[in-house]
Amino acid sequence: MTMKIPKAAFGFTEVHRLNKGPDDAMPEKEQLIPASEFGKICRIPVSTLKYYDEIDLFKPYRRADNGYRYYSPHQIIAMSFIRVLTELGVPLSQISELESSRTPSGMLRTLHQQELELDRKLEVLRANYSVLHVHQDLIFTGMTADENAVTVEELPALPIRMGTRTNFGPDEHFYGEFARYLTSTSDNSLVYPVGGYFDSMERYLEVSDRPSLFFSVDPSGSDERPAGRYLTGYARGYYGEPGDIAKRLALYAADHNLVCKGPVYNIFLHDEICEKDPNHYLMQATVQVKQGGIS
Amino acid sequence: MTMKIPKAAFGFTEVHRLNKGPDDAMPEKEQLIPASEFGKICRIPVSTLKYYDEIDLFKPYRRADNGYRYYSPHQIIAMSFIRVLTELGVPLSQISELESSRTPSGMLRTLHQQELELDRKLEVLRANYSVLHVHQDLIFTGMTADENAVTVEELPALPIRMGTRTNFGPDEHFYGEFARYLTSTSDNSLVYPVGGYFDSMERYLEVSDRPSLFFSVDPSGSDERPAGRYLTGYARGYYGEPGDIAKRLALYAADHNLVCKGPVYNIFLHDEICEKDPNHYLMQATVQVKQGGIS
DNA sequence: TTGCTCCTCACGTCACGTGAGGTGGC
DNA sequence: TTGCTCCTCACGTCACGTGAGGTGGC
Repeated sequence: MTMKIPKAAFGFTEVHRLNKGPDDAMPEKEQLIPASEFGKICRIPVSTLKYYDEIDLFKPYRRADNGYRYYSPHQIIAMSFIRVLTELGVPLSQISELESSRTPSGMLRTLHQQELELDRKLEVLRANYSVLHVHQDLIFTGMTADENAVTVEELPALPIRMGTRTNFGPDEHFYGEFARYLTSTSDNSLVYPVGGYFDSMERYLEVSDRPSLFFSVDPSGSDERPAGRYLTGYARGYYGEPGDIAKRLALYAADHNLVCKGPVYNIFLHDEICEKDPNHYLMQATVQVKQGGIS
Repeated sequence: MTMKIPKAAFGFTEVHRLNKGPDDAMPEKEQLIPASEFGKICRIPVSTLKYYDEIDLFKPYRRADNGYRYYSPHQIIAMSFIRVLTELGVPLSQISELESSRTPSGMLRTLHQQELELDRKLEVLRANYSVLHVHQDLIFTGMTADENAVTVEELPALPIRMGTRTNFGPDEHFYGEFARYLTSTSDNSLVYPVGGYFDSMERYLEVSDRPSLFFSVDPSGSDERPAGRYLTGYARGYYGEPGDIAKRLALYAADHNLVCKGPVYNIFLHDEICEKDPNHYLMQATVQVKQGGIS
């Protein structure tokens, strides 16, 4: 019974005390771990061990007569380490390269690099997670709203990120500037739900399908819809089709002796993500109000 | 110029206002976004769009004469949403199933499920990250240690997780119990660096290759190597081969009128992860000491 | 002899990426 | 006519998983 000496790969395969005795003696029995047992110890399926063997990442000893795979105890920690790296998303090709940095200082450098890499990945995950959260919030707001009523409510500040001002051509449709906004936002930022910003209630009444600018409902945004008393209304329709909501808001304001001040914020609470019919998206328009003089 | 109406898939493909006018009129031109432009807006490679089309996950309109792909503005947010989900690791097959929960309340439930799922994933990442960190700490400790000297140092508490007591057979080798320890630790916990615990200095002197129990250097562990004054020594060798370190520690204690109290902790600072030669692993032995009576 | 374990191909899968070779629009 | 864009196969890749069919050890 002899062992084929595997090619060095990740280095974790040195021949350790295999040829201690004379005559290429068999290694001590306790030191041989069959693949299946090794897999149990390291919690790795045997198919994975075979694959790592095949691509020369992590090689076992092979018995010459039947090709059985055996691992050494000093491969247990190494295998567990590889598993940690793969679960962290490090590609196997990079793990192979660790071989060359297999000294204390080299490994310390490599681990530090990986930490930085992981910090970036975690940041991306957190950002994506945040997008889901914003969607949840908007959907929930839409579900609990009384969409037929125009109301006056105290709203908390809503962080947003504002885009540059739009520049609609004479015949241009809503979505042209919308697409421009989406492409212009900083390179690898995620797409939060987008809303329309109108300079004033007057402007909203006039061109309610052409916002002065677009904004994202981005919780890390540096702008905000400030806290305050807001006139709030809802409408159902497709993007850029707010229907008569502007008029309804204006009517309500007039009836209740309210003066609209500042911009109108237009947010789609239910869009294609949770609504099958594009003509039935739920929009929320908000504009800050104060009590008017006695008329 | 007519459009083939795509099969419903994720629902984001309803025919919206395509057949508004008489005679199957062409949709308004501004509403058609060629695949390449759509890809830029959503930051998705065209190859991915084609793939999603192929597997019926997200289908564009197709021009009947040349098969060109066109997307509608109301697919932008949906595509971005899909991208968020895929980046969070949700398989495309699950994303397809979202179709059925495409109502406000259904989507709210689904998003909540995904959040829980993500919390689990982030927890796994954090745990793996933590393993890397422990390795870094140990490697660094080994690099900055004066490995030839025996010293007395004030050490902070080190959190660990202790295993059950070992039960070595008469002729049993170190690694048998070591493997048993690794397989017995709770099912899906990760493998932190493992150390050996000896009940007392006397026992360590006697059987320094057979710890009373094994422990992991697990920062979330509920046990600890308590803070205190420790006699500390180092040795190079393979697992279960601490060499003469026990004697050197005992000698130093006798020379300096120190009394060892409590257990000996044996930790491998440099193992197969950062050291190519298995006979050269760096081990650290620590045992708490107090000043002896005047002899 | 009977299970049980191990082996080697070979092929499948998941989510795309990458040409090769050909057509269409200004 | 000349680029440029779009198309459709077909095949590659990454990290394995899954049998099919055969051998080996107690």
